[in-house]
Amino acid sequence: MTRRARKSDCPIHFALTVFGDAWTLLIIRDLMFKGRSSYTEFLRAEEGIATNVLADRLARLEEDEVIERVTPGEGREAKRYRLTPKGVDLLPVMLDLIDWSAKHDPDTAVGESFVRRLRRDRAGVEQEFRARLLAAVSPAPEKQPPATKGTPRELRRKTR
Amino acid sequence: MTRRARKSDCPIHFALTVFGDAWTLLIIRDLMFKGRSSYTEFLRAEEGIATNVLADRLARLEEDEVIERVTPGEGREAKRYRLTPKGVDLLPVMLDLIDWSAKHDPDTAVGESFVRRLRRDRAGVEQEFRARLLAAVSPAPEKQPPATKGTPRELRRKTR
DNA sequence: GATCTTCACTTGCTTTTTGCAAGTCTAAAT
DNA sequence: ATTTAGACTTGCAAAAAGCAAGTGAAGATC
Repeated sequence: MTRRARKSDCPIHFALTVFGDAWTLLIIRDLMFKGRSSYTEFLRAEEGIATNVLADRLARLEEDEVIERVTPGEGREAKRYRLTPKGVDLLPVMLDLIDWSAKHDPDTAVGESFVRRLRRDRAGVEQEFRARLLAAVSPAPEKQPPATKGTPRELRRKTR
Repeated sequence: MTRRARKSDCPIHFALTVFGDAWTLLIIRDLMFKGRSSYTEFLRAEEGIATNVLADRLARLEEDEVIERVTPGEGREAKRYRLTPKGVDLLPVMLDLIDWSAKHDPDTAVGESFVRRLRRDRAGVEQEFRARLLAAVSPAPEKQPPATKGTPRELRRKTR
């Protein structure tokens, strides 16, 4: 359907115009759980996305404001992407997908203990990830955001 | 990536091999929320899936045991599909997608009140849908107009 | 009982999107 | 000055999607 065309006002359909393909959610996964955040790191993922497709998906995700480019410090390092709050809001979806696959795919590699914790204390797991992810989002460089409470300092790391 | 190829043991990737495309989740949506369950009903959905793609997705979903064909009663009616328990287990994902789109897409048509209830009493909403969907999983279908049954009108109403 | 519909697909062909290899461009390291 | 690394782009073949038309079987209609 020229995949990105909006054809109805259905929320499911809207979501699919943003990430209804085989690759987009893998990039989000990498950003969310795998600590990958640069072009070459995404390329290194096991599934082997093609370079042109990766460039295309990154551009779309940025356009859709699910991810954003981190303006690199003056020291020469790789360009990095990060999730926006809109991107972080996909966390529940991702956790549900993990839960679903853990239940229905015998070959899925998710630790027993993680799945158990996810099912027992979903809100807690979600909150933990969310805190970590949001800590990395747009730390407005001039002002100090007051939300420091309960956030371990290790969250400061923006690279790897 | 020849979309269905399994390239890693990642749960997100597994989920994408099942429904990582622009159409599959729309079929699941139709079954889950719209009361559509036959080939022509799926075709009538606003997004306008192509006939060959629909046939292909139905076959895959059946193969993946997300949906199943309802053996038709002796009376001549249209063939119907229904969600398997594995398919019903996608309900949390779907609700999260609705929530996400309601939050981030101004044009998404989900009723205010439904979204509010979804956020306030997620477990209740989920349980309600799950019960309805699972009730439809086993029993032989009576002759019944399927489109009328059990779609909360909130899902149809537009917000804004 | 021959024709008309409806339903659920298939087939064939065009267009779009992927997949893959190679190349470009920039900046820093050697 | 030459390599190297990162982030892409380009070109082309292959796969998938889109579209129109056709098929076959069952039931309804004339």
